[in-house]
Amino acid sequence: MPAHHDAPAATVDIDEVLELVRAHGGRVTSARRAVLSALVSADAHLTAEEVAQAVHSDHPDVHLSTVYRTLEALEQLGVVTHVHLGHGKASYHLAERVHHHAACEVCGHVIELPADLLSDVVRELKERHGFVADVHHFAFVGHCTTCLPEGHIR
Amino acid sequence: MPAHHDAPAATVDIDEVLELVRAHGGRVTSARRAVLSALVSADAHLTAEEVAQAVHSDHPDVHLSTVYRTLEALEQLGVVTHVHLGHGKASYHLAERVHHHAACEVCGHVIELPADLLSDVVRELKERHGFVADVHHFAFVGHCTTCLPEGHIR
DNA sequence: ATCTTTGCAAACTTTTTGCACCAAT
DNA sequence: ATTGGTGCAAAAAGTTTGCAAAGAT
Repeated sequence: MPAHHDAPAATVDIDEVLELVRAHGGRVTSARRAVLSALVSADAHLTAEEVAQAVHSDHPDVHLSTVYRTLEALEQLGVVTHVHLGHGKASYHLAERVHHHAACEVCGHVIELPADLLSDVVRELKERHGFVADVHHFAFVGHCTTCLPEGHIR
Repeated sequence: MPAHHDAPAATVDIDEVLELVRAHGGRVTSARRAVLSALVSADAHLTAEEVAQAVHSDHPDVHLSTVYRTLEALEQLGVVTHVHLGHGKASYHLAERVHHHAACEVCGHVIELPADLLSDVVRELKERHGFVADVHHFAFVGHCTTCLPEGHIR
């Protein structure tokens, strides 16, 4: 497992994924291509709305609901995942870039953490309780260094 | 049902809390008393709606929005906390009973886990990133023994 | 020709809010 | 008499859905 931050520069080949879509009886549309390419070229996480915005620069007519549907389709194919960084909107990213997230409740800043951060806990949950946890689905929430909770001693 | 269950039998004195409410300039109403007693006598976690239902047996006119406002007030006083067991509604419980939760995405079953389960990770987040995490705010989601994800080998 | 996707509008779910009235101090 | 709480209805916020038209195969 990689240490901290070697973002495995997009090994996702868009056409390959679209072929996968086709293989599953889906159709390759410009909306899908655009959503996919928005995710591939994004360095960070994008909300559905942000994906829509990115898509709009080239394809102004792609509706937000189409983005949602496309993201869901790609998620079913295992290409995309979403995380909840807090209470609001979900964030989407390529599934190959799994990692943990720590999101500051105040400023919204997101720290990315190694994917295996909870492997001990995951093992314990499985062994002791038979529970198979998807530990990447929710971020750690809290306060980053600059937004320390009140009353907290630096 | 749960495995290790050292539920520290309700040490919360309702009148004491109500006194605290008053001390903070709040008023003691029957709605507040009822919400509080619903939480104290609940062995499990309750959604706002479930709290409302419990309250309704004695006070049918307490509105759901009042329940929300009361829960928020009690949360501010540090008496109550809420957790997100998954995508839907939040669950509320007494703050003195902090613990972790593992919630099955399929059947909804919730396992309670020791509060210190992530203390190592919390320490690491703080030391390495200055991030103060509130690790109890989101549950672990996944699949319990009887609802194993498809394709999973037992 | 067929079957999937899309745009749009409308529904949905959970929680919050504005406001006039009511109640606790 | 104050101030804060409550019921109600309506708004928010994020996501989903029904449907007829458009598009991919």
